[in-house]
Amino acid sequence: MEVRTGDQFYRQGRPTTAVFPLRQGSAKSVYESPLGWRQVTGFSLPGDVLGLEPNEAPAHATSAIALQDAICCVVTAETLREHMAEPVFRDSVLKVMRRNAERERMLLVAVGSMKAAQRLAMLLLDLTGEHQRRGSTDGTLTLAMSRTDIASLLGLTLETVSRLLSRFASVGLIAVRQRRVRIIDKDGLASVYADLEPISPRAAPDHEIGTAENNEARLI
Amino acid sequence: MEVRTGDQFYRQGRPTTAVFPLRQGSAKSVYESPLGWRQVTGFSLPGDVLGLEPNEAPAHATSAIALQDAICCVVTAETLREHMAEPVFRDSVLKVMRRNAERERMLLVAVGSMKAAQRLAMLLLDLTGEHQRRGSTDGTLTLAMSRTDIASLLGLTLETVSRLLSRFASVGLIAVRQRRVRIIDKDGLASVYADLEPISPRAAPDHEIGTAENNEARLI
DNA sequence: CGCACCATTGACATCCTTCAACCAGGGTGG
DNA sequence: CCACCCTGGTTGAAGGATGTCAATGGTGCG
Repeated sequence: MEVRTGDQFYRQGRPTTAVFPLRQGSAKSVYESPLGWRQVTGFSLPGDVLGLEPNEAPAHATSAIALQDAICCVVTAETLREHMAEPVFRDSVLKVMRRNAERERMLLVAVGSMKAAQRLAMLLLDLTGEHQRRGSTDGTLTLAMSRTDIASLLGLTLETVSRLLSRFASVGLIAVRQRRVRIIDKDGLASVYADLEPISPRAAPDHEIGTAENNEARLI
Repeated sequence: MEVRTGDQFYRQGRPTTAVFPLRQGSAKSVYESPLGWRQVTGFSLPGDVLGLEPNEAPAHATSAIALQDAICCVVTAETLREHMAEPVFRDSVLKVMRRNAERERMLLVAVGSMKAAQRLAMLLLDLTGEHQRRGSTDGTLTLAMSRTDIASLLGLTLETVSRLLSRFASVGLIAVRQRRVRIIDKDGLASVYADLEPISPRAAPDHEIGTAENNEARLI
């Protein structure tokens, strides 16, 4: 099945008639609370399975929206149920679900008790991890999602995300240009994530900033 | 099975050998992230089932700790699995799991995009709801958890929680004394939750504060 | 009684949001 | 082809909400 940028794979609250293994493109999951608050709860890449609800939920807990033109399979609930009889298939499906649950739990902790820089570093590390797992070797990745989406996921504002990316860049951790990000210092990011070194704007002397600018011009 | 205050029903990461329907007392679920960040992810009351993991997880995703001396049943994974064959039982178990999942999702949105006052109002409303569901008619409830636990759940500090409770009290929404809370204006709390009326410290004239103090002395 | 522990309150620091202006790229129509 | 615009992104200044540090107070328990 083909889905255009911005279109929905499924809607929150609608009955789960099928799940959608993602082949190409990417998607975000959005949860809308009863009061109308909306929040991005995750991003999905090829290989993920959209709409896989735990607990055999009869309805989708979130909406899934394509961030790019995407291609996915469609596995009806019925055939899914049939295949769940096969142990191998069953195990891999459960594994995906658990992974998602784990991710959401980490997100909760991140949003609940980490600072903005840590959260963003975490996201970048997670994304590069997924990227590498999909076979890419270089440290360059293209964010499919907007700053607004990132901000929503992390419980921040888009301005904060933007500023933080700039700051990471100015300190030489990454290079940013639009939605292209190159990871320069993964360990550095990791220590920001672990809050080992607070990233202060004035941490980098002027000449350092110059270096970072060179990086940016050169690398992206 | 009896569990003393502070003792654990089960530990995060340990294999799920059983689930624990809670009969008496209360408990908190605590998640510890790989980096050592710890966060309360929920409170449980009699009637809840502790340790019920979705996705047939082989290990507990959180630790459960008794907030008071508690009594619970012990249902081994095996007997649970057997009973899951019965449709009625099965449905009610799945319902509990979905309810938990829904709660956690609302928490994520709350922590990610609502202000402190809203989050706390939400918690209070949730707790009174659960309280009433268990048959109590009056608006008085006793919090089994410390301010620190509440703060952790809501992604705040204990000081903020304390201040906010005082503020709610000074505005006449509730009466607080230690861990006893009396809900005075449920609708008011609801509108705080919905962010309809920002609770400013100076919103209440002096005589109002006097009234609130009377309430406190009288009601708790 | 005195010791922990939890809770409250104040003063201050800081992080983040808010408001606002500006900028860049990508598409569209003239 | 270029001017235009429109969305998304960046950046600055200011203020507010929350965190932090610290002192005080209350409660229950040994």
